[in-house]
Amino acid sequence: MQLRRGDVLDGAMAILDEYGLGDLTMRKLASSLGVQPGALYWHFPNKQTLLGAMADRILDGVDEPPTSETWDEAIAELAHRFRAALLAHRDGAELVASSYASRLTTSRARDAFVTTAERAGLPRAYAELTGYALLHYVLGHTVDEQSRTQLAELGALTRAALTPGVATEQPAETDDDLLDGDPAVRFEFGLRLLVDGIRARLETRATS
Amino acid sequence: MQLRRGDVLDGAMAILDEYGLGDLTMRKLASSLGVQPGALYWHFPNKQTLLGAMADRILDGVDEPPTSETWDEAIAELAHRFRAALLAHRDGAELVASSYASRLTTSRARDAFVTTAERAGLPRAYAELTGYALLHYVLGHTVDEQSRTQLAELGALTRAALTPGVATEQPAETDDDLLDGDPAVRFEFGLRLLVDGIRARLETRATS
DNA sequence: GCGAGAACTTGAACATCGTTCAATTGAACG
DNA sequence: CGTTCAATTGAACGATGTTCAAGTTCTCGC
Repeated sequence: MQLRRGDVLDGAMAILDEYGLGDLTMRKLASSLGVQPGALYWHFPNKQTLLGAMADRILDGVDEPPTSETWDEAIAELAHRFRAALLAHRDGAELVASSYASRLTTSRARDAFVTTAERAGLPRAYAELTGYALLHYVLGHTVDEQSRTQLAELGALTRAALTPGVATEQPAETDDDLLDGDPAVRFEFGLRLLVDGIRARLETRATS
Repeated sequence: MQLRRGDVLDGAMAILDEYGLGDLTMRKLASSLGVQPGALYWHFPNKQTLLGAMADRILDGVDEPPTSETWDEAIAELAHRFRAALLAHRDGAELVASSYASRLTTSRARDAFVTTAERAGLPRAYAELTGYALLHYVLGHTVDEQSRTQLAELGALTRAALTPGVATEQPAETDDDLLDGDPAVRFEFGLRLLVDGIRARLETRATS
């Protein structure tokens, strides 16, 4: 029973979800697949390539055309889809950000933004710039959001370990609120800022 | 002649600028300081802490109050200052982003944005959200920008190595323009998008 | 069904990394 | 001069990504 490239990818995603990016090791991956580490290098030339394939899988489908009617809702839909894809896997945002530069999938995701912005009425050049801005914001926000929630979970765990016997109660908005408020609210606000900025761009263009 | 904490930091910054984050190794740092690797651990408990101190140094001064008169110029000033600080050192953006979550300096930088947004007329809660959005955009953009330029330099170098004898000429906007256009223009566009979004927020608030 | 070639795996090693720690040096001070 | 404490040494430990000749296992045409 031999391994296929897809099996390696599946195993890698499983380790990512369960133990996180820091514990995703070629050796751990190999042993979880019941195989020697060297075997992995037949399917992937190196770890970086494997991480890139994982990033592509995480982002699979985010660039499909939005279903919303209006352009602003369409942009919001794309942005939410992108964020949701990153949050769907542990360390997903960090993983995508790390192998972002040379990736094809992210540029397809940006293209989805660009065509939507063009459909809104922006000239091609502006639409491209808008695509970059949206992608940069979503990625920047989500990397931060995910690292914060994981840091908070870690803190909650160690705090629970230090004071055992106390049920995990909801602090009801007290404690160290490093993250002030719902991350989803933060995300939404910044997104609307950008959308409103695009709207302003459209209007100045229309009146000039 | 013994080492001081500051000397270690200086040496680390020198290696960062000359060889990049990937080659910043405790061993290389030690040997560049004429010292054994273990000696570094008297000054810094671990590498992560050292990287954090480096990030703080890179961001030193970015949170000083802006000198611009109007609020929109003040925000742009802060954003440009932030980006310039990240670009001033090789892999500066990546380094700051990696040790971003638990850092104090970045939150002070965000505060600078927040107070400026408040001064523009936004209520405190909105100003905070605006601060996050601006920071996320600037960081997301600059990490991308820096990794692209370095990827391009690498490509140019290997291309020059493959076709020697040809002087390093300016391709005058041809070749593989993965980065379409000036990164500074891209940055400026997204920034104005956000500023216009803030302005829209101010107006709806004023008319309601 | 069988033999050959391709696809895949093993097992062991290499170089490098961050980190630890008892032993040792260096300098400052009474 | 001797003591005290800051600083460094030297050597090791465990872990990582990666390589590669030698094996094994599959596939497919004859």
